[in-house]
Amino acid sequence: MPELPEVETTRLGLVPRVVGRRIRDVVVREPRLRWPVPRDLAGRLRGAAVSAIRRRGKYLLFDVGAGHLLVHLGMSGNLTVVSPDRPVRRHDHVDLVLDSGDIVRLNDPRRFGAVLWVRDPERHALLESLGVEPFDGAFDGAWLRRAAHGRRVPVKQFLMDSRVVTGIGNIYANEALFAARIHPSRPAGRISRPRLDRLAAESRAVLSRALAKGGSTLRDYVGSDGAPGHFQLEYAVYGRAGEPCPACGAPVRVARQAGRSTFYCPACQR
DNA sequence: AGAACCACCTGGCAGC
DNA sequence: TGCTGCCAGGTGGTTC
Repeated sequence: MPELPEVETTRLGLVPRVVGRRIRDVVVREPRLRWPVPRDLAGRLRGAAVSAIRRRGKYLLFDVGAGHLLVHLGMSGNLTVVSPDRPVRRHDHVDLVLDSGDIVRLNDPRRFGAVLWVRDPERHALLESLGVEPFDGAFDGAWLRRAAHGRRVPVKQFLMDSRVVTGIGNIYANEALFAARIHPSRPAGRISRPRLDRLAAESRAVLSRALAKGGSTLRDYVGSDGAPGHFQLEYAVYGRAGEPCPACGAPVRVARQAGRSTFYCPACQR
């Protein structure tokens, strides 16, 4: 589930119940995530207050005392606030027990997620090379033009490159390229400036719509039953191979790029 | 330097 | 029903 809108929805759901609280304890049931959960994590966090929860790309940063707790949800992770009587389920790997009694619980079947301690986010390897945020004003056609200059990589892979712009995953890359009418395998450096302007705008628009949907299910998303209960955006092309293009009716095509499925309309996207 | 692959892991589903 | 193979929302690391 977690693309940028889901991560931001998670953040918004956590803030009111977590910011300002102290961490009473940390329970690590399974430390083998993408990287091992630091052994001294509980020692660092116990007793500390969470002063803010921020997001950079798809990384969540809990500001706590002398450093930050970094959480990434990988492909299958979710972070919910649950009450202490909630039974532990399969893949409930990490709990933050708050002084309110609430528990912030990470469930992640595939274990591609991460829970790390970060002293200085500005100089952390996972964060320092990240590109612009899609909702930042700096993300526009000029930014894409600079980053794409001379590059022959297919624009879809370019758009998913977190060093260029953070948080655009496979679904939204497909949707943004469709909305901008750009063929996913076109070399990034060979797209005109006006089309890059449109690509930036459409990328932002697609993410905004998804975020608006996520926001409307916020209560469910971090609710007491923990059911993610999303309510998905209608995708124009993603997952719709063979179905008619919503713009022209031609069958949506699926191809493989860098090991990922790419959905596009061969008639509309050039 | 840039691009193409691989790796990590579990669960769900189609097909037999 | 149960098995096998394939696919899945991410991204760092290795190889060419």
